[in-house]
Amino acid sequence: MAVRMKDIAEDLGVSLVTVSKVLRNKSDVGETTRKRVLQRVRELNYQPNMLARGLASGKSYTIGLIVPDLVHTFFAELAKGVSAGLRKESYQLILASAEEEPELEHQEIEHLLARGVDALLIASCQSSASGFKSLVNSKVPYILIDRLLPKLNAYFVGTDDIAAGRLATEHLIELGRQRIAHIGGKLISTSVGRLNGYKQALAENHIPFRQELVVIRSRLEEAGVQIGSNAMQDLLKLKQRPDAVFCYNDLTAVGAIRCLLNNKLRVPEDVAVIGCGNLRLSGYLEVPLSSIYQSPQQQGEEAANLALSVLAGKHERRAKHLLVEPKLIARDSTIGREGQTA
Amino acid sequence: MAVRMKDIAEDLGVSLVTVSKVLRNKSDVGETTRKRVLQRVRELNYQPNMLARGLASGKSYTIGLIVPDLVHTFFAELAKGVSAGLRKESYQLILASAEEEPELEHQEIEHLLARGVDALLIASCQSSASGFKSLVNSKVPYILIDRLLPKLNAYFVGTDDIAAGRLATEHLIELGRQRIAHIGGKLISTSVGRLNGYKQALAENHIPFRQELVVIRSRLEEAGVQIGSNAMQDLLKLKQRPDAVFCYNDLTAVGAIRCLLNNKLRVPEDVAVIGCGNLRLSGYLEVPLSSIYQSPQQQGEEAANLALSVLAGKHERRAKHLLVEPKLIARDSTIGREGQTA
DNA sequence: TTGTGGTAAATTAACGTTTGCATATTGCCA
DNA sequence: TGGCAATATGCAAACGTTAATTTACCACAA
Repeated sequence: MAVRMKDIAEDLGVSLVTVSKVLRNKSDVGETTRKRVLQRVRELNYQPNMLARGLASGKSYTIGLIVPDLVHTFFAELAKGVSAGLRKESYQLILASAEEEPELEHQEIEHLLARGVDALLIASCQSSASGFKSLVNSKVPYILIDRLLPKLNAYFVGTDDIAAGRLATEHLIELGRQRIAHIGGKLISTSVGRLNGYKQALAENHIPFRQELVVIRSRLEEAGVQIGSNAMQDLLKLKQRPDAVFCYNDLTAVGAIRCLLNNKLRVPEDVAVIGCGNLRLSGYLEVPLSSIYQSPQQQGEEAANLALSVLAGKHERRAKHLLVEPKLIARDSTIGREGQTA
Repeated sequence: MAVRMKDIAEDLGVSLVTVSKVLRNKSDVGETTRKRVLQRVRELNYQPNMLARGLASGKSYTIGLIVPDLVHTFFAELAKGVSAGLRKESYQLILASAEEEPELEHQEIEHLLARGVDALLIASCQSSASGFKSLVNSKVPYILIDRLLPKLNAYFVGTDDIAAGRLATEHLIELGRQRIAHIGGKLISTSVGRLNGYKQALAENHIPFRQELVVIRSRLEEAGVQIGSNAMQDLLKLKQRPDAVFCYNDLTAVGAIRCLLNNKLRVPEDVAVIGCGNLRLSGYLEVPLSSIYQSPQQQGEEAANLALSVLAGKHERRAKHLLVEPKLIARDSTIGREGQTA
């Protein structure tokens, strides 16, 4: 049906191999033949059959990406960045969503390997490295994204979560807050990092760390608003309530703010709130939300570039971990209406 | 490197073809051989090489999806739905983003065809059907999503945009509004549909259509907030200002509300505002936003199912157009604080 | 005995590329 | 004139599957 190298070869009276060589820019083809071939290729709008090419060459010009859930804009933007990064080198993206289920993630890894991806990018929802066994054996290079698995000596691209935690907490400290709470997540590296950043910032500013000001919850990605609200409610039960909260993500922060307002507390006058992730609408909320921006799209592009350079055999030159610096976005929920711009 | 059918065949002393037949559930294999093969397949965790399978069979068990931009949560959720729909039949998803550029979309179509996708789902950013030439010639089945191209007699899955426009407008009418404005988009079918729904609702309720109350802008997807705000500003210059606005999408509505509040107008008392798309945070905005929910994830699944059933040769049984019914989500921005429920 | 039919398996040829090696064809120098 | 690079081209085998055809075997009826 589609036009093949063979057709072009026959049209031109040359061998199929010659056509193949022209298309792959091999040097041992005469200038005139090369031009004739390219001419005909253009005329027929020939596109090489990637399945055949992949089978013969062992390279599929395909990269797999597994994300926990596309509904989180972070991962959607990440995927966009990856796609953009790959396009420059005419690689293509096979996308799989693990729906936050480790078992599904494991299956998708197998499927993508069977599909012959040249490299695999994974924002893993696993907490252990057990699901990675066949991946490690396969010798297919892989890069972890956003979430680090400590047991795995893998390439990694992600936010500097410790910096994110520090940035948020220092911001609150600079505003004069002293009883700073944290609503955080469980297990995964991003939660741990942000919590550690929070602790570091407190320590450096000689503010005692108080266990009771830290509330750890799970499922903050899916049901953040509801859980954030509940967690805030718990914090308000303390004898002495916090005067600021650093929330694991923006959804959690939205829930926290809603809870505070329901309790007739003012944000930020009574309690300042900062989130993380900087959702697209965070600036237009009931109380415009301060947040930490993680440049997800840039992360995606960096991951794609890293993968491509590993494939090109340049991996020694690149560091195994690539941390993207988070940025503070201050809005009403911490600095109040005066400081606002747009 | 990876284990092949040949290895299994040699291990067991049977022919490679027998193994192949077992794996594809062909009937002409003895019960005992079948069991031995399956046993060994499990032991070695064999995964068929999909490139080879695709080359030999002409089917790649792969579906392409092209979206205009993953940053719009609509398309991200759509992609999630497609992915879920395909997983059930162990098809995989090759995702491409056209970045709202028709030329890029055209290239991606070519690439995906070269990749041997069995079917193609496209939420097109083209306004004409010219970029579809090679797709149509290729005989690869394709399904348009969300945006219909009138010239193309194609399968289509999308929102019933006329219904969406009616739903929004009727809601405003029921609330007693009489001067209902519309901030709409250009060219693409969704804009046209929503505008027509708006007109229909007005007509059926004997409210005269006034050209000056309709403002058409482009780029509402990318820069919706800014443009929505400007458009609203224009509407406020009318001698008699509108008492309600139906906006093309939620971003536009956010911009419109911001503009109204800046002008010391109350929402919804002075002007009621409704959007379309129901973003995840729309309920937590400055003024919780009424919107039309389009079930993007369901649309994705429907599209995947349609594609699979076309591939299975059941296309005669299915209608070519599958419209998903939009749902009204009423919040403060139209019904005010009284009607609110979290 | 022969033929007929059915089941279970193997043989062979594709699919459209790439890859390593072999073969022509040139130009140049001795 | 022969020989030897260097350049240009072609041949044949691979890659791991599927698909079409063939063979082998056995049971059973005529």
